[in-house]
Amino acid sequence: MKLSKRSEYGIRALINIASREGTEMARIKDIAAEEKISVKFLEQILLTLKNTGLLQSKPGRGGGYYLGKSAEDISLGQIIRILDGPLAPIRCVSETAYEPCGCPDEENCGLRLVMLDVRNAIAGILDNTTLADVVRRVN
Amino acid sequence: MKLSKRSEYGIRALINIASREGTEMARIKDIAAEEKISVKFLEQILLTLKNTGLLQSKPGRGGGYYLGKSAEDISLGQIIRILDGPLAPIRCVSETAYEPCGCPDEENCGLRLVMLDVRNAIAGILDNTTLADVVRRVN
DNA sequence: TATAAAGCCTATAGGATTACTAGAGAATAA
DNA sequence: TTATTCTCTAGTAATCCTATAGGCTTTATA
Repeated sequence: MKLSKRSEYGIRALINIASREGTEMARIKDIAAEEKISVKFLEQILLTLKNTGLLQSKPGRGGGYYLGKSAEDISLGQIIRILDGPLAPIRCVSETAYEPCGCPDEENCGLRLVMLDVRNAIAGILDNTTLADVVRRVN
Repeated sequence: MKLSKRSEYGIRALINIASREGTEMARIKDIAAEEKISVKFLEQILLTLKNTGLLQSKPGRGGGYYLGKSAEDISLGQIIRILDGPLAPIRCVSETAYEPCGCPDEENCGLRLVMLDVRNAIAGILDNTTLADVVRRVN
């Protein structure tokens, strides 16, 4: 049930960027230094986030990253799905990436029923917590 | 946030064994066939479960596996912790395997606060769902 | 007591994934 | 034109996952 470093770093970086909104652009190397993340690794993560619309960027002097949409509209669920894949512990209970697990009767599979509850609990939190919520909660 | 095959198979096998309680012992090869799991892989999993007390066994003709304690007293949380490690998405919110994550102020780390909620939601379900619950729910 | 049936235990191997590293390229501002 | 910043692709070492292999021990029974 682990969160990968990719996702952890991605979320930390986005929180970092969100908390500067309105003031300055965030440079990779500054974020990396503040959050203690390898510059090159963070580069990839931010690029992925940019290519999926969560971030926008401007190259060159004075450039950097900024949010691609309002912090109110970016949920942790979105971020993790982009960086790590589905939230569901097993595919047969995934909303966004369902796949049959092969049990004879999926409707009455005990494991599936429990994992469906788990998925819903996880998604209930992560899809309803935005970057804005997190930034507010900390300050 | 994925459940490994080890844990998935382990839980399926335990449900299988629990639902025979009182009648017969469960043989590895029968469980493997019914649940479509590699015999050798299942062997390892059941052995681990036996060495941690969740299962007991009897070798030789007429032997097999049976529960080491009541199905009421085996939670899915226990099983997953044995086979996969901690339920928490990140170590700094684990009850059973805490480790500092290195942020300057853990109490006010946004990521940590959210992941603590997630961990509690997952553990709340998995630690309070027993094998007996699962077997009941399906029948 | 020999034999077959079951579990016990350790080693290992291939593939996938994770977490990075490297380096060249393109856009932008001063 | 130069320094700065992001862009993009490839590679790599280590670890983890999912098995597979094979010999050993225990037990029941013919």
